[in-house]
Parts: sequence; structure tokens; C-alpha cells
Amino acid sequence: MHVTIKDVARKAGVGIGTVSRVFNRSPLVSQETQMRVLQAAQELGYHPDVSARRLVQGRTRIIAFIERHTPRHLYVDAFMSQVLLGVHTESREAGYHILLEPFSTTDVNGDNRLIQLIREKHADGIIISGPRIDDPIFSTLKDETLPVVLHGNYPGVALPSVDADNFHGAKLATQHLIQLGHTRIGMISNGPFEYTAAVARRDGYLAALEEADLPIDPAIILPGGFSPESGYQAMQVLLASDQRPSAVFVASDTVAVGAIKASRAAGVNLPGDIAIVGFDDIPWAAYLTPPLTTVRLPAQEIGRQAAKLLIQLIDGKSPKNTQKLLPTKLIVRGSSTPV
Amino acid sequence: MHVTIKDVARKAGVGIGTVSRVFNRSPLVSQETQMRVLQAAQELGYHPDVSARRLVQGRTRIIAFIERHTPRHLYVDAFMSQVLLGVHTESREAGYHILLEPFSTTDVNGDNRLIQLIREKHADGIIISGPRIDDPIFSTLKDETLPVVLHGNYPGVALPSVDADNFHGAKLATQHLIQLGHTRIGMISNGPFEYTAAVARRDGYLAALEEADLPIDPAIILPGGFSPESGYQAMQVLLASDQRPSAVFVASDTVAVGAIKASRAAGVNLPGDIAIVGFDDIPWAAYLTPPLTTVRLPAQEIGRQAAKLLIQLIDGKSPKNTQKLLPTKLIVRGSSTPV
DNA sequence: CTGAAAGCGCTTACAG
DNA sequence: CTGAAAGCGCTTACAG
Repeated sequence: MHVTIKDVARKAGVGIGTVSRVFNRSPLVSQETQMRVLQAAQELGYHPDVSARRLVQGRTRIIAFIERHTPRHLYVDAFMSQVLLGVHTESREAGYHILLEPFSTTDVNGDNRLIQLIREKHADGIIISGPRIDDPIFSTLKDETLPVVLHGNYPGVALPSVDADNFHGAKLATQHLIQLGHTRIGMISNGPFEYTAAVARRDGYLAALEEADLPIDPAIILPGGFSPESGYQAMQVLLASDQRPSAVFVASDTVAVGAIKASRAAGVNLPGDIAIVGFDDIPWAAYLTPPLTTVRLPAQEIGRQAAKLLIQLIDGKSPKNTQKLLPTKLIVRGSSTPV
Repeated sequence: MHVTIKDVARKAGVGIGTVSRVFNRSPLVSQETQMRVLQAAQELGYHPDVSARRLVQGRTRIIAFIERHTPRHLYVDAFMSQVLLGVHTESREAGYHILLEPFSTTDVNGDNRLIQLIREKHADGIIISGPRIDDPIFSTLKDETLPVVLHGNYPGVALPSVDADNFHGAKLATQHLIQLGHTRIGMISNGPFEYTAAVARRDGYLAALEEADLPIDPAIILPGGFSPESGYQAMQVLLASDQRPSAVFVASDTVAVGAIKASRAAGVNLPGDIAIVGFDDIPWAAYLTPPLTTVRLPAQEIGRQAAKLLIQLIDGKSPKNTQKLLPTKLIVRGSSTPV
């Protein structure tokens, strides 16, 4: 049968409080009783019931990871996976488990489910990844006191957050193309501009053009949709434009994969005819043809920092810097050559 | 402050048992009291504490998903992500949450952590993905009664399991190459042969050769290691062999990505000089150069079926077919052409 | 240093 | 149909 604390107490000849103290590493238990209790627990195969523990302690030692795109996005996106790995690594060190909670933006009851998750006390804190700037989740969160850390960067939102420096990364990518002599540079975003990352990357691109006194042409700035398919379509539009750009900054490697395919399908020579720079540095980037020049994000580090920040918040600490922007890095490969 | 069942009971002028019954949809509550309770709960913002509920009910409504490769593998592998998505979809419908638990095989305390997870009652059941055939986890599991479903196929192991039909899929892939006229076909496995999927895929490859009366040459059967890098290295070996094969079956798209790169680096013309067939049909497969012919696994369906089976087991049902092998499908693209 | 007791917030027979 | 009570398996002041 199921072994409880009482069984151990009886076997060790002590009260249940003492058993509890031993398992909670209380210093006020004698060496000897401690040994006796441990011995009894060992023999009975006792492990303290986590639900009982959570009930009485009022905390779960669980971190909920909420993804706000689609459920599909959470699992398929290679970048998100890395973030999740970082969250996992950091959480585990602190003794936290991870509850995976994809809440689709299109989910009818998405908001109720979030409140439920919070009020039913499933977790001690939550990390929310990738909400849109106009996400109803923000107003829902207003009334809750549970520690929350956002993965993303939301100007005007007071919540703690961790993100890559998308603006600067996009600027780096664009400056790289400018240095190669390109003057007409198109852009395909990673996703719709309701996502702040898409906006920040576009703004970085624009800033680089402006600083170089290059003209900005809205006709060659297109929205992507997180998928290769969307990159394929956007690239077709760029290829068909009257003044075809000699370089394109695609703000997502996944989208760039589609852009590359569209170019090839149109008989465009890469990188000779069109230079391409991606974003994210997914594991496959170096293996594409041509190998993709891209901007590497500290994906795993984002996850670690988000978890670290959240745990500090859970522990009642007041970290100083609660809006972190982590540095990105340009990785030059074969897809970007001089004009 | 925190609202409990007592607050609701007081406000509604009923006993706490009645409140509980309302929230558990007990039929034996009058329309009227039900309304009154719901109203009170609504006004107070009451949600039943999940830890208390779990303690008294003795079940958590949580499914633990355990990955037995490395933590990195869980998050990075595109195929695994799809499986996880399937698990999620099915679990959610049944009201289960998912606890993500990567247990590295190299983890010193991996086994203790598994026992702990079980005995501390973190979940009502567990799905274990990808253990090696000699995994110590199997002996650990012998003494436990918690429902378990394996993702994988383990001849000789009595535990319920769900997997793709790797043997048949590999046979399909190889037969496809044979039909194209290839007679010297190399193979690079997805991972080490301590993994049953690697063995099954190799056996499918061997079976196809045998049925076609083609010779088997161990010199051109190489182990991969789940990564593009491993495929790169293995392909280099194949390219350097005296009798270079005219086709290679690479039992993992991720590994194939590296094999393709190695071929290109060696100046080999694809698919002209060497035909390649992969396995898994990762989202990028169609976007590789050349587009990869591969074997599609019902990845999401594997996850769904595993979760479904596990939930049946949790509910005390005795499903008939507990060792499922799901069909695979050959997807012909540009990387495989006649000899 | 240790035991007995109260209590965490629920569910569920048990009476009525 | 409903309330009072016992109990789920722990932790934690409270005495000693």
C-alpha cells in the first residue's frame, strides 16, 4: 500500500513532526533520530506526497510556461524550443518543475483558462511568451498578483520581461548589407506587426537605413507569418517589384527558408543576385544553401534569465533590472555577398 | 485575500459540502441553491484550490512527459516537438495538464528522480519517450504501479507503447531507391543502435535489400548521432569508400541535412550523383536543396495515441491493443532520382 | 531536541 | 436535497 508519514513515524518510534523535520532538513533534529528516521523511510520506500506538501505550504514549486501564439507554434518553432530549454535548466536547479500551457490567442476561453490557472494555484509563477501588443492577457493580468515574467519586450507595459535586443540585431543585419554595398534592401518581417518583436526588428532595419541616408520604400517592406510558406509568398512579391532589391533582410530564419526557395524557384542566383540575411540562427541555418548569414539570439539565455527573474520574484526579492534586453550577434555565412 | 470554499459557503448561506457539490457538478443539488452558490462564487472570484483537491482525491490530473535522450534533444528535435503537441492536444481534451520532465540518460540521479516523481505523486501517469533498449529506467519501472506508456517500440518489453512503424517506413524508403534502379545503397542511421528506432530502421533497410536480392555491405551502413554534424561525418566516410554508393538512405532528416552538406562540400552533384532519402519529414524537408524525399511519421498522432492510451489506463480501463505501431508514408521529392 | 495538536482547503460518506 | 464531520498527508507554531 501507500506509505505515509505516519508509517515512517511508527516504524522509527517518533512523532510525525520529527519525520517531517528530517525531510525538511531542519537543523533541530539529533543525529541519532535523524538516522533512525531515514533508515525507516528508506526501508518503507517513503516519499512525501507532493500535493499535501503544496497544500500546507501554499506553494507548488511549479513554473507555468505559457505560449501565446498557437499551440503549434510552441512546439514547432526551433527558437522557442531553445528558450524552453533555458527555462528548464534554470528552474530545475532551483527545484522547480515546469507545466507546459499553450494558450492560443484564438482560444475562445483562453482568458478564463489563464485566470483559472492562477486562481486554482497551479503554479507559483508564470512565464508568458510571445503575446501580441494588444493581447487581452494584459488586462487579465492587471488584477492578479502572481509573479509573471514576459518573454518579449513591451514598451509601456510595466511587467518584468526578458528579450533579445531585436532592434539592435536587426540594425546589425541591415548595416552588414549596407557595408556590402547594397543600397536597395528589402525586408520581410518574422510575423505580423501586432507582435512587438516584428516591430522592433523592422525599426532596427529602418534605423540602419536612415543612419546611412538610404531611402525607405514601404513597397519592399513585407510582413511574414512565422512560416516558410509566408516567406515564399513575400519573396515572390519582392521579386516581382519593378525595382527588385539586391538584398533582403528576412527577420526570421524559418521565414527565410521559404524566401530562399522562392528565389530559387524564380531562377534567381543566390547569393549573387540577391543577398539574404536572416534572424534567429536556427540549428539548420548553417546547412541551408547557401549557408544563411543571420543574427544569433541568446535563446537559451533568454529562457534562463526569465526563469531566474521569475524565481527571484517568487522568493519575494526585488531584482533591480526587471526589463532585460539580451545582446544579439551577427553570424556571417555565405548568403550575403557584396553587391 | 485568498477566497476559500468557506467564504463562498458563508456568502451563499450553505454548507461547504454543498459548494463542493456544485463545483463538482453533482446532480443532487437543487436548481436554486446551485444558482445561489454560483452567484456567490462569481462575486468572490472563487476557484477551488487544485492542491487541496488533488490531496483529497488522490489524483493530480497531470501527465508527466519524460524524455530520455538529453534535455537538449527534447527541445531541439523537430519531430519530438510534434509528438509533444499531440500529447498536449489529447490531454487537454481530457482535462489533464502536462509536466515536462527531461531526464537525461547521463543524469547521475536520473533514476532516483524518476522514482521520486512517481512516489511523490506528481502525476497520474507518465509517457516516456525514447529510452535506449538497455535503459535502467526499465528495471526501475518494474516495481512501480503507476500507468506508463512508452513512446517507442521495445520488443520483449511488456509495457504499453506507441510508435511509428519504423521498420516498414525504412523498407519503403529503401524500396523506393531500389525501384529507381539503385543497387548499391548506403545507410546512415538516425542514432546509435542502442536505440530501438535505429535498429528497426536499419532492419527495414536490410529487409528491402534482401527481398530484392541485393548484397549487404556493412561498410556502407553507418551510425548517425541525431545531429546534422553526425550526418556530415558519416557521409564523408561513405564518399571516401572505394565503391561509393549511388544512393543513401539516411534514417533522419536532421542527420540528412548534414549528409547533404557533406556531399556538396565534396563537390558531389545532388541528386545526380547520389540519391538521398531521409526519414521523419521535418518541416524544413521540402525546403532543402534538393527538396528531400523522406518518410513521414504521424508524429502528432503518436503523441495523441500515447496520451489516449495513458488516460485509458489511468481510468482503469483495459484497452485491447496496447502496443501500437502507426503507419508511415513515403513522400517523394527531388532528392531521389533514377540511377 | 521532540511530541501532540491545529490547520492547509478541499471531498465524501453519513445522517437526516 | 443538504449540513456537519471526518479525513486526505503533510507542516509548523506551541509547549515542554
